[in-house]
Amino acid sequence: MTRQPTLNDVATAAGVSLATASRVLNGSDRKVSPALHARVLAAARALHYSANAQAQALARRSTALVGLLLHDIADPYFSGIASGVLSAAEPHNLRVVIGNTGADPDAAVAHLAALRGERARAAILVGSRTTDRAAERRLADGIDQFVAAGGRMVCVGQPGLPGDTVIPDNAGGAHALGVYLRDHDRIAVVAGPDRLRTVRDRIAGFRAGLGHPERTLVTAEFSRDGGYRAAAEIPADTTAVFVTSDVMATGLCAGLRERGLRIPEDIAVAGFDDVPVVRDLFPALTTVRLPLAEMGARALELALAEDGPDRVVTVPTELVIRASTRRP
Amino acid sequence: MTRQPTLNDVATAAGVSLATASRVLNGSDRKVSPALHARVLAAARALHYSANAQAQALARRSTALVGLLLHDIADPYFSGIASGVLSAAEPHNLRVVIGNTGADPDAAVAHLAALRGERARAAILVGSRTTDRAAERRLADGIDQFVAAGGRMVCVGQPGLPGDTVIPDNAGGAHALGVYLRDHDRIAVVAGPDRLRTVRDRIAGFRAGLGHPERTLVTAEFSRDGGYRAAAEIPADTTAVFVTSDVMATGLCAGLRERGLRIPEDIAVAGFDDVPVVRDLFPALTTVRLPLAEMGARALELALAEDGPDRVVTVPTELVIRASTRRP
DNA sequence: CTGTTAGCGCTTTCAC
DNA sequence: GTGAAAGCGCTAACAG
Repeated sequence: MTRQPTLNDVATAAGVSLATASRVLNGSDRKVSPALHARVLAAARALHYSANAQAQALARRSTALVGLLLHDIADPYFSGIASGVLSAAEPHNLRVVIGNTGADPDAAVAHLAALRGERARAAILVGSRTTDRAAERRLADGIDQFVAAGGRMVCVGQPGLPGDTVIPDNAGGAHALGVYLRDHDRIAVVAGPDRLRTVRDRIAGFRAGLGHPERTLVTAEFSRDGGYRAAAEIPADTTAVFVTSDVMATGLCAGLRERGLRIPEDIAVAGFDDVPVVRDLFPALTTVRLPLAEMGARALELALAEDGPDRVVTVPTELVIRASTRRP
Repeated sequence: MTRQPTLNDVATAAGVSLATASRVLNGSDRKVSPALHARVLAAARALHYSANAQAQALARRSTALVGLLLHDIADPYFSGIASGVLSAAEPHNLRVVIGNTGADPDAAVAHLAALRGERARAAILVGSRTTDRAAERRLADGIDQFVAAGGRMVCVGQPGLPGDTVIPDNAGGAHALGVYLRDHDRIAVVAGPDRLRTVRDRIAGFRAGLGHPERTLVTAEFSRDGGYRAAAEIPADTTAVFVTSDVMATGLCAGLRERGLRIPEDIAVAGFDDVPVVRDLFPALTTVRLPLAEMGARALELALAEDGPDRVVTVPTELVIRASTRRP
C-alpha cells in the first residue's frame, strides 16, 4: 500500500486550488464552475481519493460518531434495540461504535471516556442497570463529563440518569398482564435483581393489575440461566408465573419442564419484552411487547435533537397473549 | 459546554511545553522527570482533559477503529459473532463500529468506503452472502480499495473474498449430522439460497454423511420466516429434515407444528449453528454447534495480525444431539 | 467563482 | 530531560 492520496494531490492533479477541490468534494454550498467541478471529480476518481475523516473532524470540529453502550449484544433484548439504532443512524450517515459493558457500570464509564476522546456526537446507554450506589454515582459523573464535552446523552430503559431517556411503559404493560391473570390465585413472580427500577415498575404494575399480591416471589439473575435456576424455587402447585423478562422466562420454562410441569396445563407462564424468539417457543410465550427497534430509533433521534432540557419519551407496550397462558 | 481543554491548555497550566505534556499523557517512551510528570498529570486531571482522538489519529497516522459489517445484528448468529469480536477488541483498546448491511452487498461496499475514510485499521465482514455476480465483483473491488488504503480485511463464514477468512467446518459438521440421520429414508433438506457456498458445503457434507440423497429439497430464505414458509412444502410422510440454519429451523418447527406434525414423533428436525436459544425450544433442537463468539474473536485477531498472505482459519464444529431428533 | 492562508489538536524530529 | 517547530489532511474565513 502506498501513501493515500490527499486532497492536495487531487487539487494538483486537477490543476485547481486546495479550496476548490475541498468545495466540490465535501463542501455543502456549491459555487464551483462546472468545468472545474468535473476536473476535480475526475482527478479524485482517478486517484481513488477518499477524504480523511479524522482530518475533516478536526477541521470541522465535529464527528459523525455515536456510541452505543449495552450489556450484551448477544442478548436479543439488546440486539433488538441496537438494530433500531443502526437503522436510524444509516440515513443520517452516522457511524455507530458499539460497546459491551457487561454487567459493569464502570465499563460503561470507561467507554464513555473513550467516546469523549473520540468526540462522539452522542452516546446511547441501554439498560446498564446497577445495584451499587457508588458505581451509579461514578456513572452519573461519567455522563456529566461526556455531556460537558459537548456530547448528547440518551439512556434507554433506565430512568434517573442525566440526559434524555427512552423508557417503555413497564408499569402499564405489567398491569395489563396482571389483569389478564387475575383469576389465578397461586401466582409466582420471578424477578430480576431488586434494585432495578425496571423490575420494580414491572412488579408493581403487575400487582396492581392482579388485584392481590403474588404468593411467591423469586429473585434471580437477569439471564436465561437465572430463570432456569429460579424454576427450582417455584412451588409445584403454582398456577401461573410472571417473569420480568423473556430471556429469563425462556430459562424458566426449560427448568419447569425438567421438573415435569406442563405449560400451560399445569402452570401458565408469561414473560416481558416480546423478544423475537418467544413466539416460537412451545408453547408460544405470552408476554408484553416492547417495540425494541423503535426504542432504539427513538433514542437515536433524541441523540440528534438540539440540546435542550432532559426529555423522557415513554413508549407504549402491548399485551400479547399466546399459548403459554391459555387455559386448557 | 465550554471549549474542551487542549493539550496546550494542560501544558500551560502545568508550566511545561506542549511536547512534555504530550509525552507524559500519551507518549510511549517515558523520559520525563517525576516532578514534571506529576504536574502534568495534576493539570490534566484538574482540567478534565481528554485527548482528542481525531487529532491523535491524524498526527500518528493510525486509528483504533475496526469496522464490523454484518447482515443483521438482531439475528442471533450475527450477534453471537459480534459479541466475540467485541470481547476480543476490548483488551486491545479498539473501538468497533458496526454496520448492518441487510442482505445488500452494496451496503457493505458503502460501509467499506466509509471505513476507508475513517482510516479504520481493519474491517470484518460477516456472511454478506450474495447471489449476484456483479455485486460480488463490486464487493471484491471495495475490499481491494479498503486494503489498498492500508486496512486489513477479514471475512467470516464466507470464503472466496480477498483478505483473511474465518470459516467453520461446514462440510464436516454437516457430515456428522448426515451420519447420525443415516437410518432415515424419507429425508428433506431445507436450504438457504442456492449460491451460498456455505449452504452448498453444508448440503454436500450432509449428503456425504447420509450416504444417500435426500428425497426432498426445499429452498427458502435465510430467515425465520423463510423456514416457516418452507414447512408447507415438506411432504407429510417425511421422517427427518435438515435445515441449513437454526434460525430457519426455528421457523420450520413452528410451521410444522401448525400442520399438526409432532417433533420428533412424526418428524425429526435438525438445524445448524447452535444459536443459544435452540436448546430451549421444545423439543430442544439437534444441531451442529459453531463457536460463534470464538469465530468473532479469531476474526479480530486476524485483523490485528501483521500484514501477510491471505490466511484461512477453519474452526471445528460439533454435533449436538437433542430431543428434536430423538427416536420415540 | 477561485485561491491564499490560517488554524483544528496532537506527535515527533531535532536542537539545546 | 525538555522545548521549538514542523507537519498530519482538511475546512473556513478572507481576499481577489
